[in-house]
This record gives sequence, structure tokens and C-alpha cells, in this order.
Amino acid sequence: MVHHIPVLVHTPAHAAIGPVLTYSAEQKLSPGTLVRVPLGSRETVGLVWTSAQEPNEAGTSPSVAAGHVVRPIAGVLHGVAPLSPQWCQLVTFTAQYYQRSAGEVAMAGLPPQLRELTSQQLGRRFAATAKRATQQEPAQHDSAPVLTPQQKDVLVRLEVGAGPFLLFGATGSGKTEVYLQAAMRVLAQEAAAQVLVMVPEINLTPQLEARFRARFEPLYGVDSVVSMHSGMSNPKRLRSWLAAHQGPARIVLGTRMAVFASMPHLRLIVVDEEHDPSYKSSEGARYSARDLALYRGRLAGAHVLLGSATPSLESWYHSREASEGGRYERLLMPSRVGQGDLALPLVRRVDMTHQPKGAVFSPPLLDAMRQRISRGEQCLVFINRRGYAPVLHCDACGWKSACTHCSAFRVFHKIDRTLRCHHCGFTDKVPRACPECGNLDIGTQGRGTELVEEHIGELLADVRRYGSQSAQCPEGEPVRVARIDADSTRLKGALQTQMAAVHDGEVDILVGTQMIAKGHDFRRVTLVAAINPDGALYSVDYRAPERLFSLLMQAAGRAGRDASMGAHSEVWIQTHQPGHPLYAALKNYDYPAFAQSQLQERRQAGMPPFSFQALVRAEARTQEAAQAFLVAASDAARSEMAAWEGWGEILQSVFLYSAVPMGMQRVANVERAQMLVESANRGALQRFLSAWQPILHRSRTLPACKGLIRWAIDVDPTLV
DNA sequence: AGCACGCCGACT
DNA sequence: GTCGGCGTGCTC
Repeated sequence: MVHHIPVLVHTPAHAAIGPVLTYSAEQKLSPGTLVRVPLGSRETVGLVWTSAQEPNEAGTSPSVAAGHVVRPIAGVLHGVAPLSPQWCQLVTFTAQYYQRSAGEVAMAGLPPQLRELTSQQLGRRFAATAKRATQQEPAQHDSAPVLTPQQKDVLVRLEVGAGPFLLFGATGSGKTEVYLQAAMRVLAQEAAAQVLVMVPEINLTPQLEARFRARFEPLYGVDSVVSMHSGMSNPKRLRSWLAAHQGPARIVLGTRMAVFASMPHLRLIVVDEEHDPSYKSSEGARYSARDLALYRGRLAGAHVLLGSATPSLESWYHSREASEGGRYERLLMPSRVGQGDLALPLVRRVDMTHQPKGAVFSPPLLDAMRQRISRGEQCLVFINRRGYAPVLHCDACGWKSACTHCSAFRVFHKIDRTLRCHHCGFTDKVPRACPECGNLDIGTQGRGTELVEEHIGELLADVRRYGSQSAQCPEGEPVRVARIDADSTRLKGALQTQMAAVHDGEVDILVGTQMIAKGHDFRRVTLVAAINPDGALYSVDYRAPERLFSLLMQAAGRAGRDASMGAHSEVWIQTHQPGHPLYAALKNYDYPAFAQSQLQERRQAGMPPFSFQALVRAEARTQEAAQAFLVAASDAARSEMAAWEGWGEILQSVFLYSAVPMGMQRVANVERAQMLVESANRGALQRFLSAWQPILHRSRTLPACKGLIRWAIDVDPTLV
């Protein structure tokens, strides 16, 4: 008896190939089974799927396009249990909601090595994982600390409530301990229970992993805590995946990709720093791991706990009182552990309009830094651009260091005397003279981390440090400045090494980008300074203010983590807008006030969460082709759908904006354009997008669109 | 997405 | 004379 088997393979949504392929097999195969199938001239891994077709008179056999020969399955990946119906449902939902093919989503959610290994190799891996799990070595277990009343209260509410929960907790209020104990309770309640914990960045996984390992490995054995992120080698990733899929992994820690981890007994999902933009994928299926976590939680009957000191406006809005329509339960942890409310650093705003013109560091800030350093305390300096100066320019002829491939300026890196494009990577030596007119006197514009590092070293060259460890040096020691940014941490492990140096007190001033605001606690830092954060106040990106607020709150959390120093810690903001409401709210650490004003603006402007958006992006050889494609596709949508029965209402509620060049119009000689689609009704937007997909695909071939390279739909986009 | 087939420029 | 660029088209 030959059966027809529906199979998903890795193909994009708009490929000419069907979303589900049909193969033949001797035996019936249940959905979720991994198989090897021939595809064209190659063999690839596929996933047995449930037929999307209506059952016909012959049963449930899926339809095959006329004239196609059905090829037999090459083999089954024995040893790997089928993916659960729930996991398949998560794939289906993701594909539908984010307008991609189920095959693409499914295969992207599986470890890459699954596609490369043979059935036998996998079988061996499978056995190895199972064996490791049985070799449990008892180890000293890290006992849980005494909880604050706030933490206890939150844990009780987690147990009695249904969720989803939004844990609104100040930096340092002990959110991680809540995650640990919530996980502990879930695991204790049910023999096979599993917990998924997500963090926004790879950098944050090692320290979290260490804490979870110390707490759970002694109780649940080796492999009971595994990580999943893109920085791992493929074999390690497969090992973690198998451990989660088979059950020995009780805790999975990871970045956004971990939301697709196969966890048959998932009971709790934690999304730490839930507001972080990294949860939104920016390539392939552009999913939001936070949103998918909520969906998956509902599907699996698992509790979902979102945590943040500065929640996303969406989550904040959804956690309003249930009587006002809120859907999440808001849990509060306002104060820092063991220190009371007094321990939050004082926020000082320096009015730069009253400071010497062009000063990078205002005199009062410099004085404050001098004092701290001479006492042996540390300072953190934030600047949002890496490199020495964002632009090089010639006064004589007006030449600027534009990138020849992108609509951006190339950044001057003094360290290796290069001009580098941060968008396409195009790099060459800094010219000695202006390339246009030969003028020898070319200057810099703006400032980056390298310049600030150099500059602060010079300004404080005379300061001597009399820390406790330099007692043997009565004259004191010179100031040591370090810089941490994407350039200084390019090498593997460099970030850890540099952070360790700061912890060990080998650095007095740390200059860096946002990178240093996240995760790491610096016990001896008592002053945090934002040199020039105003840019976000005028940005075209309507989410820039909330990102700035969140960054500054996180930065403030870096200061005064040590109880003895907390009392006099300070956050300095150099600004030309000292009266701006954002800074006023920050001064009081009043996120609710900030969120309320932002939500009010969003409501008035009809922006998310009061509307739903999608963006179609097009990339082409020329800007004209990119826009022509978008215009053609939207014209076709309007004219074709108008004739469809029952679509009047949908078309009326979906608004198509005009095609415009993207903010970064050209990258690596590719022109980019976008078109915003908006609706107050999520369902209408969804139905429109699904129906639009084939029209978009067809528009590609129009003569006016010659030169189009690719296009993609981005649902709930973050950049507008 | 892969991978093959296919038609035009600089090298052994 | 070949190697190799990536443009178009196909895969159950």
C-alpha cells in the first residue's frame, strides 16, 4: 500500500513551489516526523505535515499539481521522536501571522545540523544525549537566598493567577531570583516539566546560565540546563536541542530563536527584558519572540512571565486594569533588593546651552568625575556611536566622507586610520588630503567612542587615584580609561575579558556604547554619564524615545549596586533640552508617567498598540524599480480585491500608504523602498496580507519592476 | 532556499 | 580556447 504524505521542506513563501509537497511512502507517517526527501537534484530534510486540503472521497490524501510525479520519501530520521502537534501549530501560526511559508519557519526552528546529518549519525547523537542524562553527579547546590516580601508576593500571585504576567520590577529588584524560584516551583510540581527562559542578547546568556546551572544541575543533573543561541557551534546546538526535545533538559535558556525549541513538557516561559528590540527578528520570518511566547504559552497551557523595568508600551498597555480591558496581570517590584527606595542614583541634567560651546564634557560633569576617580570609584560614559568621528569633512570644498555604496557617511576610525562604512563594511585608509581638492586640512565632525576615550584621558591626565589597593603608592596612580564597543569586542570572549577587567578595578573610566548598559553589574561604579543622548528626542522613529528611556534606566541601574556606595551614586545627562518630559520622568524614575504620555501620543496619532501595521520592503538595483514594484502591487491589490465579494469592509479598514525610500535608502549599492500598511483591525490586516501575497509575487515580473532583487513583508515592524 | 542550465568577459 | 560571473527557472 502506497501512502501519500504531505511534507514541508525549506522553501520561501513566494517561491513557485507549493507550500506543502507530496511524497509517497510504504507506511503511514504521523505528522511531525522528520524525513529525508528528494527535492530536484538534491536530498533534504522534510517534516511530515498534516494535509491542508479538505478530505476528499479518497480519504485525506493531499492534492498534487497535475502532471507531477510523486517521488518516494528517501528515509525516516529514526531516533528523533516526531515534533509535537503543538510545536507544529506554533509553526503554522508563525507562518500565517508573519506571512512566510510553514516550511521556512519549521526548518528555521530546527537545528541546522539536523539537515546535514544522516539517520545513523543522528541515532548516535540521540543515544549520547540519553546516556549523559542518566549519569547524574550530585553537586553542591546553590541555595536560594531569602526573598523580599515583594518577591514572595509576586511568586504567590504567579502560582494562583493564570497570566500572562508582566513583572514590572526596578533594576536590581531581584527579577532573576523570581525567575529562578518560579522555575523551581514549576519543576517541583511535575516530574517532566520544562521551563523556557529567554534573554535578548547572546552576551547575557553566560551569566544567567551560570546562575541557573548552580541552582538546578545539582537537583536535575547534567544537561538539565541548556542554552540556545546563534553564537553556539552547530554540534552544541544540536545537543541542546535534542536534550530539550527528549526531555532531559528541564531549563532552556536562549535568545529569540529559543522560542521554537521543542519542549514537550513546557510549563513556564520567562521573557526577560521583554521590551528589548532584539526579540524582533530582522531577517527571514520577522517574528517577535515575545509575542510568540505569549501564543505558545496559551497553546501549551504554560504560564508566561514577561519581565522588565521599562516594559514595552504594548505590554504596559495590555497590563492595564482588567476592568479597562487589560489582558495581562501586572506584578510590581518597585524597590531594589535590601536597599529600599533611597538607593536609586540621583539623576542630574546638565543644560548644555549654558556650557562652553562644543564641549564634549561639561565642566561640572568633569569635576564630578574627578572626585569619584580620586576616591577610587568608577565612572561609566555612554556615547551611542562607535569609531572616532562619524564624518570626515573638508572645509575648503565641502567634501564629506560619504560611502560610495550606501547613503551614509563613512566613520573615521583613528585606531587603524581607516574610513569604515558601518552599513556595508566598505573600508579604506584615511586620505592624507581631501580627495576632491587636495586640501591638507581635513577635519572631523561629531564624536564617537574612540574620541571620547581619548579626550577624557587627556582631560583627566592630572587626576591621581588614591584607591585602597594603591596604598603603597602615596602619589596616587594615573587614570585608566577603557573602551567597550562592537569594535573592541569583535574577538570571541573579548567582552567577558574586558568586563572582568572593569570588575577587578583595573579601569577607572569605561567608555562605551549601549553594550555596557545591559546585564553587567558594576559594584564600584558610582557615576554614569550620557554624553549626548538628545538625538532620540528628534528621531523620525517614533519608538526612539522609549528606547532612550529604557537605555537610561538600565544605565542608571549600573550605578550604585553596592549598598555602601549607592547612596551617593549619580546619573548625569548632558542635554540641550533639560526640561524635556522624558528627562523629567527619568529623574523621578517614573516609568508609568513616561509610558502614559507616550501612549497618549500613540493613541492620538493612531499608532500601535492602537493600530496594527505591516511593512512591505523592496530592494532593487534602482530606487525607481523598488518603488514601481510597491506601487504596482498596491494598485493591483486595490483594483483586484474591489471586485471580490465581501471584501469591501476589509479594503475599507486597511490603509495603504505611498511607497517611499527607506530611511537608509541605499546599502551596498542596493536601493531600498518601503510601503506601510495599517489597519485598526488586526484580522482585516491579516486577511489582506494573505490575499496580497500572490499579487505581490506576480508584480515582480512586470517590466517596470526590472531590477527588483527581493521583497518581504514585515508584520508589526519595529522601524518605521 | 538550493541548484542547474545558460549565455557573456578575463585568464591558464 | 576554458573558468566563472550571476540572471532565469524548477523542485512534490
